[in-house]
Amino acid sequence: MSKNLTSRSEDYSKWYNELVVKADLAENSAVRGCMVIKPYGYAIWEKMQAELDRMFKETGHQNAYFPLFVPKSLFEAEEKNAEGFAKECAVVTHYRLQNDPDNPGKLRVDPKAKLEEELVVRPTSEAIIWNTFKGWVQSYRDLPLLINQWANVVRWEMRTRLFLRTAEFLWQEGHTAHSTKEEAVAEAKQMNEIYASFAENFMAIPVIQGLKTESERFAGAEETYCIEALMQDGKALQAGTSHFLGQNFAKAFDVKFANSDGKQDYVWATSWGVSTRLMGALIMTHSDDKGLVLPPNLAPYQIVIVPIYKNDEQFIEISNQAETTMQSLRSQGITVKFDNRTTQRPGHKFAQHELQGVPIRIAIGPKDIESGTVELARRDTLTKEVVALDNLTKTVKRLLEEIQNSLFQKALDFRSSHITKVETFEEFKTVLEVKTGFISAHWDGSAETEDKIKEITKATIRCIPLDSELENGVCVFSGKPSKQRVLFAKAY
RNA sequence: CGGGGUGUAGCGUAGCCCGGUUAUCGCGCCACGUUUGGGACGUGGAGGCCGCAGGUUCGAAUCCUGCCACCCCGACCA
Repeated sequence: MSKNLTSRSEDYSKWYNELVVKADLAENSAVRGCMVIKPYGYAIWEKMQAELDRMFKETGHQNAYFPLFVPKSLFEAEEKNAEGFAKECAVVTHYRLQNDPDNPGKLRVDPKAKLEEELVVRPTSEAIIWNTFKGWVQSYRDLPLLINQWANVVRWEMRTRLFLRTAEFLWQEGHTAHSTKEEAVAEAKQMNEIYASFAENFMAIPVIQGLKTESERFAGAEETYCIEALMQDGKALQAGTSHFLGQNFAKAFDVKFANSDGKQDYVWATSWGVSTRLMGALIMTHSDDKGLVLPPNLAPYQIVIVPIYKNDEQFIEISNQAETTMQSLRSQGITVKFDNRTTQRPGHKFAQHELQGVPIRIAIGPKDIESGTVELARRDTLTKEVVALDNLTKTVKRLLEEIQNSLFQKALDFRSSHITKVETFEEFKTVLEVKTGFISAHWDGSAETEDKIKEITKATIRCIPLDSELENGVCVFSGKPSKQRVLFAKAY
């Protein structure tokens, strides 16, 4: 039996399988559609967490934590939200096991331990958080309330896929309450911009900021902002979302405040989140056939030093050199690992670090000790050069920046060449099949047209780009008038 | 839930149609030796309720029945 991390597209499955399994990031666990994040993969997630957390706090947000379980009565309070998630909820119905009289040594659910009210395992936390917010808000002086939580959520999807759609995933979810609509909308936009900046500057993944159409919108939201990225196989990936929730949740959970005129009003809300799906985006944006390629900002260690030696004496000498080099690099804020395992040969280490995407490898051997040099190898370009020890730190620092920029530029070039303007539906279908990527086309604004295009081509409207210019045209499908182009693509 | 497929060592597999010694091979693992500037080589070794239960048979990985799990295609989807 194969435990492959397969997909609908064979080409992709091969590529993904290689990367994820061999890259030592994760493997399928015995639990349906869940993933084990191995230490190396988790270290990447921690880097992402740290940077996002910093950005959230700089914009006035605070972390808190809310329960995993949501009583069904709370869950169903906001109808649209409940309806949107109802089909993918794990539900706790009992609280005790007992010895199974028919099956010695086995346990069964104690039928007497049925819960009065079922508990929904959170697929998202709006319900429990808004129920709590009710007690936190009385006056406009209590606003805005800017809360973020780092948590796991469960969505019982029919089909799961490692990183992109696991049954349980880690994420952060921000939930905010504001006294005015304008402020809430501004918050939703701001968080989307933070996501875009994080994706581009930190992860080196170019993204398009846009608005979702009504049918792609979050259940319970008035407006959904998103960042959309393009993967190397030409499919789009929603990498993050930020929702303006209007007063829907405030009304559902009765969260009112007294404004400065002493009048009661419902608060305005936002919610926003990014998840371990971003790690999927990272893999699918930068990796190559040799494994992961990590941008220096995200690498658990930016440099690995590999010693090359023939005997103990050489090993000691090279280790001393490596320690010195490591200290001087570390003093400049560069993260370094000295791979001094004596159980693996150099070639094996080279291959393994390439698989793990370490941005720069430094090899030190007897020849280098003699000439006062080291060998520098870049993961992204797979090029090598011999560098003098004297200005190593400076060279490495510059190189790390260069790698970070060059990864972004490469991904940006790929995306730019994969946004195609089309005017006819024939063109639309051809581009989708032959070239793939985003298609920029006019759309009449109706859900009906959107549905039909999806049915025929499997492409969906990824977003209405925020920066798109108004331009008169006719819908690529219906021929009805349209005022601006939207982006279509096949998506994960 | 509908359609198709697969379960043999940590992983990947041969054997199954046509039942018959001690279940095949590769990777990985362990020991020793030689090696070490791109995933080393040699020799030796460990590791299996052949998915589970029942049946047919002198004899079942192989045939039959039931069950379970997983994978792929569809509805769903951050």
